[in-house]
Amino acid sequence: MINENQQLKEVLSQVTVKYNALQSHFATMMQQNQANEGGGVGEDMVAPRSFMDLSLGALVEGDENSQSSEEGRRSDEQSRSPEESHEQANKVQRLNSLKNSASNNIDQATEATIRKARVSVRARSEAPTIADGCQWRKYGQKMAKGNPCPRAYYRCTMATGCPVRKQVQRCAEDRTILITTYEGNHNHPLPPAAMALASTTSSAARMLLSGSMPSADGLMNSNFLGRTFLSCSSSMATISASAPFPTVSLDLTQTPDPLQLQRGGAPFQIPFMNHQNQNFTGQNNGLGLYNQSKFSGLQMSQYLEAAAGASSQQGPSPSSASLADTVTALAADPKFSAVLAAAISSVLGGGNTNNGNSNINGSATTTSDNSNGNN
DNA sequence: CGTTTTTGACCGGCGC
DNA sequence: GCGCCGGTCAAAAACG
Repeated sequence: MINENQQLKEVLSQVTVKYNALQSHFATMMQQNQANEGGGVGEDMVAPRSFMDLSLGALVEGDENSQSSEEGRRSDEQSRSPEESHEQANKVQRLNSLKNSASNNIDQATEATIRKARVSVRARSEAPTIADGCQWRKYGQKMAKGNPCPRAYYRCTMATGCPVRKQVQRCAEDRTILITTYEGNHNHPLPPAAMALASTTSSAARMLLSGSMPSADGLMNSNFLGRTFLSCSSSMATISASAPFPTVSLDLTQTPDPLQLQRGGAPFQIPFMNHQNQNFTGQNNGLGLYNQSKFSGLQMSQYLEAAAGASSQQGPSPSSASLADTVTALAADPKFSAVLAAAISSVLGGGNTNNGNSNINGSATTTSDNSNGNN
């Protein structure tokens, strides 16, 4: 696990470094293009599927450069076998070529959206909050309308001026479920335990927000990435794109269906109704939303299955074919699944040691169940 | 004694 | 303008 984790980190740092280099290079080229021609930006360089961003841990906004350069300084090649590193280098290259086709302003718009986006995590926990690896200071508590349980407001205190906040509230229907909503990006490095959840939620936000774009490309991105993520995390994800902030909801309380996981058809749900803007309040996140979500999710999965088949046989563009290959390879890699699953479950299940007794409900959402569901 | 939590006050947005 | 509501502030209390 440690080795795999280390390798993933190294791949990530490579991707980040190359991505930054390519982005600056791309920006320079765009400027030159505009200077030369005045208008007429080459359409071939603008690919809608560039909404996707695979950079994990993007919640660490300000430290991306320093961290990656620091990691990049270590020569990681000797720690891997040649084939392995070659294979990973290929993946990285694919990701980079994919990323390189990005339109800068679209990417920035997505970034801005994601920066404002909220990520809501539903998890069963007896503890007052889930242990996510960060230090939080409570600064308020209010009774939310329609929910007998109070909502608590926390601020990240790992660094002065860190803008990240979270709201914690128990679900009105099932008080063993803790709904934690994160908002903002950390301005400091995160400890590994926090990175696991932060990168997971960040990636989920990116994937789902990408998928929320009203284009077939966006939906297909959600398909590939959603499969990877969801089948690994044993979770269900919903997105609320309504104003003012889109909210991504990760449900870590459900038992995954092994058949669904094998088929790659993890439930991917996009509720299209508009009443979920405050879905972290709990009362809106109840059964009504779920029934609705499952209905749309059913339709969604059918469409996505068709889209997956179409792209693997006759991909509309080379980049989408390589994306499919890359993500399929990642999803099929049990090591990747295990690492991601363990990261999530260790955070949510293993972090309750501070109050002595961890989860006592023994329901299907604890660490072991999540891990088993993915192996 | 420094840090964190509690809790009522305050503020801004929104609908009427 | 008024009331409601979600979110934040800050003084007091609690904690270690």
